[in-house]
Amino acid sequence: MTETRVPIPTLERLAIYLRVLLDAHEAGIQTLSSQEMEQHSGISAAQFRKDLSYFGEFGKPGVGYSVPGLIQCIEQILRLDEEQPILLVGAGNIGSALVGYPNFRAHRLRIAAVFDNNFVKIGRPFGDLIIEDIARIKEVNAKIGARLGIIAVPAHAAQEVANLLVEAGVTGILNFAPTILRTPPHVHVRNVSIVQELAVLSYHVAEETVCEDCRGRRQVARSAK
Amino acid sequence: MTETRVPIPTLERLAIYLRVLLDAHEAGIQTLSSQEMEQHSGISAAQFRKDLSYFGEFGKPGVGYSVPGLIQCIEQILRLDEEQPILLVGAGNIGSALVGYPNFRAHRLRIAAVFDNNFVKIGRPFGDLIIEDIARIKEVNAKIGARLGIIAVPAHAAQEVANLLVEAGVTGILNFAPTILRTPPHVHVRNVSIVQELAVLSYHVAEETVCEDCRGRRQVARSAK
DNA sequence: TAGATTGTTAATCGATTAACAATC
DNA sequence: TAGATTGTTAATCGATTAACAATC
Repeated sequence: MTETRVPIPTLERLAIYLRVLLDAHEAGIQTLSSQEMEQHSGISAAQFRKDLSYFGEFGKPGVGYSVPGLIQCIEQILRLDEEQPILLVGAGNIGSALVGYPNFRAHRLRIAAVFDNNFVKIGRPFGDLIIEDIARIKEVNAKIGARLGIIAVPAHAAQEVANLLVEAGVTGILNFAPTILRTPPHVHVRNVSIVQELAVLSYHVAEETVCEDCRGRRQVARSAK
Repeated sequence: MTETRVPIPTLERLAIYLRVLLDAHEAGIQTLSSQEMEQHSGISAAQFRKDLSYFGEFGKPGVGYSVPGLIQCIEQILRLDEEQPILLVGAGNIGSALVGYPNFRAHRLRIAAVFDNNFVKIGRPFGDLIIEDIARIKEVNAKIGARLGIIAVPAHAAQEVANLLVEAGVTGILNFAPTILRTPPHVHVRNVSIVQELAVLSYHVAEETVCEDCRGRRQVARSAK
């Protein structure tokens, strides 16, 4: 147990750094300082260096970081250096958006199979996949070996789907259903809740309307258009 | 400035509490203790009480919280007590999933207009709306008066869309595009990044594979299926 | 009244920020 | 060498947890 636990916020930022680096790489930039990363990512230079320090030393004092070098390192850390197959459960609206999502490829994320329980949908094409019977998920994943799963089904079905995913060998679940999932301790769950996000914004937007000392700033912003 | 700033995590949890309360209400439950909230939400009883304490006193010692009463209070806090119109920009896959999203109604969130810049799409139906020209966004929102906007366009167009939303009077933006948006200080932005979520899971899933002291737990979990 | 549960205060924990010696 | 920028340590900040007096 010599390893210090890496904070979750650090991992989240790692994905942001990677995006900035990929953009920089595309633009032909060879080297980036933590200062420049701050400008492009909005995350402080100190935070950036601190985050990287959990994993090793990647920069040269006086110079900065090699863009291609750091890309490779972060990809390795996040295991995005080789293709990650993903099981998608739910061939509805959200599932549809996900199979068509163009940003996956650049990160070697690939939806390798889609499942649903609706016999009308099973067998139909979905993106470049065929919708499979959720009952066959364990069998199918025996071949694929995916560790990641996405739940894009209605809330009332989400827990059962989670159980099936875990049984099929998945240990990381991205959950779009508005429910708290109960999973064994070795399974990691992350929830995406659009309503929650909008609720937080809704609070702030209302605050803004009321809050006295914001008025000055709002004026500035209005005239700044 | 007598108000203590409410932590963002508290606001995020408020939306979770609300969901649990709505479920409880549906089940005909009249009263809930912080203990019971812990069981249903996975958030500690102490955290729940602390979170509420930022906004006032809502419970009865020895009894707990009135379910309908607390629903109303949290809805008021998050401004979900009256309909919140939302502008959606981007009539692609993600936009399509959003206009069809069934969970909005229960929280009085309503997508009031959809915009795109693709002249092939403009004028076509989209859910029960008609896709409008992004160039007309300010004009359209003069009638609607939405403060919330959703960006569901490719990364390269996101910043321009953000500018237009702000110009149209939006002060809260939910951004699905993988870019950091630059906005005036009175505008609140929240980012939804599927790739980021999957990257964090990918890291943990790989950890699990390597990590020595996890083995015991994995065995347990395997046999627990 | 006795038992239960709240709201709040103080203690703990963890993450962010700032500063600086080491180094290219 | 001098200037720039790293990696890391210590200080600060903020959020979570635990405990308990107040109260139904």
